[in-house]
Amino acid sequence: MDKPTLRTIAQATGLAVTTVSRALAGDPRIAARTRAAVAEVAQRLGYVPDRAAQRLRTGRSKVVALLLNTGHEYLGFTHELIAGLMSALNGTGYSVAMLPDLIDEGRDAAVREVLRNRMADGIVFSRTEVFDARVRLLSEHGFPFVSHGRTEFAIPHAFVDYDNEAFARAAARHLVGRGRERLLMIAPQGRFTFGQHLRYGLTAEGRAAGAVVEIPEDIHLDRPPEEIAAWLRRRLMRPDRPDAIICVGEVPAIAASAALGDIGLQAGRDVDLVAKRASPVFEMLRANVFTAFEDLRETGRLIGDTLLRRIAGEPPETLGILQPPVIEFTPDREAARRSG
Amino acid sequence: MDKPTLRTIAQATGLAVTTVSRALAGDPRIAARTRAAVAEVAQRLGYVPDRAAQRLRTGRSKVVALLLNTGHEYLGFTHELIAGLMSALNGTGYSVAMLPDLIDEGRDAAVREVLRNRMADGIVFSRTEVFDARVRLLSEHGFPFVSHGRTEFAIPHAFVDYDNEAFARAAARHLVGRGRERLLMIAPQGRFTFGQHLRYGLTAEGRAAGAVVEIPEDIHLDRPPEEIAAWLRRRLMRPDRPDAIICVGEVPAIAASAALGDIGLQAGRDVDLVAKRASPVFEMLRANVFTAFEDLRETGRLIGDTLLRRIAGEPPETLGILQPPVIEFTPDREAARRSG
DNA sequence: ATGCAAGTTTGCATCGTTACAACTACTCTT
DNA sequence: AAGAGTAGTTGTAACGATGCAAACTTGCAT
Repeated sequence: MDKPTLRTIAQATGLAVTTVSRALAGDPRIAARTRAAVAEVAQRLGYVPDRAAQRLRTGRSKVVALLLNTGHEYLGFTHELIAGLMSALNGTGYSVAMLPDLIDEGRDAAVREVLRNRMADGIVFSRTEVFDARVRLLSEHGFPFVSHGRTEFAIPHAFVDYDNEAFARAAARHLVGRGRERLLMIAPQGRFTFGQHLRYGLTAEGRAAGAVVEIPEDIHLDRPPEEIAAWLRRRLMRPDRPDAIICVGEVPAIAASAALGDIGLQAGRDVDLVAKRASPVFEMLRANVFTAFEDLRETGRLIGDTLLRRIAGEPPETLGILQPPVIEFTPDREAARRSG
Repeated sequence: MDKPTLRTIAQATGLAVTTVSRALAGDPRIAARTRAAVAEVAQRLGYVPDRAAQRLRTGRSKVVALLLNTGHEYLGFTHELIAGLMSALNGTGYSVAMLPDLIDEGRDAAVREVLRNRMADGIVFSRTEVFDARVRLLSEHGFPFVSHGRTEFAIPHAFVDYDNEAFARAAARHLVGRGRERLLMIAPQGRFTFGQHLRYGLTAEGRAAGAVVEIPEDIHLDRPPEEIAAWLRRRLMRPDRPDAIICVGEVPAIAASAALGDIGLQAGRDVDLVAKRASPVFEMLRANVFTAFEDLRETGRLIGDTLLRRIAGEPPETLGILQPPVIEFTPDREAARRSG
């Protein structure tokens, strides 16, 4: 009733351990008849190769490491990404291990650990920075990884990214088209590349259309929603108040919506709200927000596929995916009711 | 520039590999001076033990498997639980690996896989069922695990659970105390133990206080929020409509709030809303909902601690934790404003 | 028969670690 | 002074898989 090993099968079939190993690997040097016989016995005994032994011998762990933000995260961003990643890895024998991404201190610690003890064959991480230390380190070592988000390094590397610049441009066009002139964005921190893309896109497109664009440095997506709401209340009471708010994230959008209500302004009338959404929560809210959907499960899948190809040896030059944004801003229930 | 191994250190110190191994493990049979010397050299060379080799030799993987629901999940439930789990494991050398929890087909598949190839030393899972196949299987094998949620098996096993019955009772008392008489709960599916506890708690306490309690079987937390809202709209238009809705989850609470608004009813006046909350999102909503906070990060931490003790050999009998609920129902911003 | 290649199969070493039994050097006992 | 005891260290053999070189088969031409 012990776990069967190659030796068990070797004894059962009268073959050598090496032969069994090769047979199971489908090595063409082993006669087809032998391979079939071995496969049959292995199947019957319920043989499963020992991962630890394979890993020790080959140096490959069949594990993919995912760096996980340890801070608070309010809507189901992570879950969707992980689910997508797992579905891409499903059936490949790879599993996902999680390591903490200590975002505010030595962000490359987890990466260094993986490089040191080879606990994974590849790495995935989000919230990529413009000159991300992890990207630099991993690229230098030629270690397979996929960043969720681009960098501005000259060296190409594998990435999967949502076209945030296009999203921001579309939002600007949408709002200016509705007659808005003072655009405010609650954006990611500027250290993150996608924060830069969003800033650039909104600023360029907005100004070209003659609008004023405002993007606070200090009030960003990682601030607690209460603080965002409080800041917005103050900001909206000044005479030069924005007439449109773009929120890159669902919770800040809810905060913005609350702030508007608090000071007696109406979304859709006094101020337009635009948000990126990853869950169907907005469909339940009567917040009068225009949203564009970002499919993070699909992103996770693409990341998984890309990483597998990178691990298989494809060069990083050819492994960059820029997901086009859905440029249609769907009004939520309230907006739909109001305008139709 | 090769990775240092025990052999490297042995050569550097002139000791035998075995001695070095023992020294690093802090074995008292090795002289304190030798231990210090070895530690110093290991440190200097940047030695890190090879996990695969340790695992092959000892049979322990230093990995904890987490079964992750692959379905949709709308608010940050998973992220908080994982973050808590990781913080408990932090510094112990254990890492977390994720396996898919295929909730609607062969739920024990992932467990069987772990039992077969010993890819983890312990398992964690949520959404525990009354007679959970995974609990049965793992208990039979004496394999360390912690279930998030209890079962009704006679065999004791390690678990961490939130006292949902107490939550439901408190909610019933709170609502009846406010004069409500017809309580409706949007609950988890009855197959899950916590669904049973919630049903029982609300029914017992509500009926004892003379209220009518209604808990639909078919409209539960895993239904898409739109469907919950649609069902509630229909239900609320019937003459025997509930005057209080208890939502065990944030998204259903938002759906309920939307449904009320759709048909012109006001939360807090016509119908009271109560919800369990795990994120601060409600503080931003003007939904007039009374909430009780469930700290899932803490739950994750407790699960991690418990699992480590179970792996260390503590018997399951002594490893059950029932988290007391926060029985204070905080009104959200709107409710607070309204009531003074 | 002999040689030789192609087609199969085998033994050995190895990955890095730890368990086990054995060995050395030294002190203590009687 | 011989034997027992102890503290400290060592060598060898695993764990289960795989890479490599060598060794068997065959068949077939010489």
